[in-house]
Amino acid sequence: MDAKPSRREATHDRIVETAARAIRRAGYQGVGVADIMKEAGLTHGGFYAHFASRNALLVEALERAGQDGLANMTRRMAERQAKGASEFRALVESYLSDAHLASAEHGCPVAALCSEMPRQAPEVRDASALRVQGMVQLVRKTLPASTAADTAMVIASTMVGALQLARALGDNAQGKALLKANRLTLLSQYDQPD
Amino acid sequence: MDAKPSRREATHDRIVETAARAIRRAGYQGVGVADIMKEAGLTHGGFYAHFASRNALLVEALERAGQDGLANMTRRMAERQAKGASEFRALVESYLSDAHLASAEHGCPVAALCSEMPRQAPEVRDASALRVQGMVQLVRKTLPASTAADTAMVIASTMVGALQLARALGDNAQGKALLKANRLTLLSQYDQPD
DNA sequence: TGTACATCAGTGAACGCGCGTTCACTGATGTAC
DNA sequence: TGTACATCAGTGAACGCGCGTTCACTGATGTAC
Repeated sequence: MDAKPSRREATHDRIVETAARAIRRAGYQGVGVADIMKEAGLTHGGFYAHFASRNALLVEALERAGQDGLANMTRRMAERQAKGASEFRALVESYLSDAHLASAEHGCPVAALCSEMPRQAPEVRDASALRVQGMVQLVRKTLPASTAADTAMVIASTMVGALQLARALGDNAQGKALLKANRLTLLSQYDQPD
Repeated sequence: MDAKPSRREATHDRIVETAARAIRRAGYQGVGVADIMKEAGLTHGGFYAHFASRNALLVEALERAGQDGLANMTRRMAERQAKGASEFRALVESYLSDAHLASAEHGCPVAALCSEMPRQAPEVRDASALRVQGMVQLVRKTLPASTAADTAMVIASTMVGALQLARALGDNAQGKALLKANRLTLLSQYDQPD
């Protein structure tokens, strides 16, 4: 978009990108201003020249995490669609993949942060609710236009729940088995072979 | 069980009960030693006469939260079964109820804590994984014995995901609509009218 | 039943530490002439 | 093209505060005689 980002804009961008990874790795509450600034190669004193508050950063970081997670998901889906998978199959296999289980830091922020969302300050809550809606819409886009609106909500719930439960069980045989069960069941229920 | 709990045992129990509510309300990370002790009517200095560490309390609190959540769920299910609902229908309608949406503090600890679980110390992670398994088994018990093992995992994923997404959307029309969509879909797919 | 004493649950001050936030300052960038 | 100066991004010390944990002490409980 913007041709030449100023030094200030480039720094701001780097902080947000760092925070977008950090919140998915450590949670909203696991991330501090000083941590983020240090990881971005800066001292913490300069933070408030870029953001009004820690919560303002969380809002920007969540939006960025949503963009990043969606971009990674789209890329993995494209690989599967190139091999002949339907868009829906590509989504389910990508979202419920062992790779996504292992790499929360680059994955879906809803799965990484869901149970913390209701406890945030209003501005962060609102941004979080938008991410949830985005997730439902992402699912909806992969379903036939005739599908009931409820179906996308149920599939989104299942995918987010499955990824979280699998991560809680661990990146091991148990977690992978739960993931696989969800993958196979969703595909057998909703993927029309055409 | 125990006829006469000592004063010490009664206090220990009160702290654990307080913490079991607090972790579901505020999350693992939203709860401090001093908070809990104060809420239990004590000063924080006495904490380490009861627990080796904050994490040791979290482990006990999670187990207690599991017992409490299950007891509340069982009570609500019994009311519905008394009106003729199947055990599975009673579970789905109770777990995905507007009441459960609004009262995380007395509800399922898995839904309240799921995305924080992978980030805890090993002892807390292990206790958390046990709660997830308990959730799957709770679902499994309500299904016909012939049902595939995978099915309980998928239904558990859907229920936990749905409750969390609904809470992230808010205790409002949006959250309730998502909850209802999941309730109706799960019942139409898995509740055999017998 | 009543006193003397040991036990022990709970108190409250203190520890080192890291948090979010503020601010006077530095030193590099970029414009004016 | 070269110097003088204004702008401004980033530094680092400091603020008040709350965290998890420790510990010397208090005062109530309960046992011994």
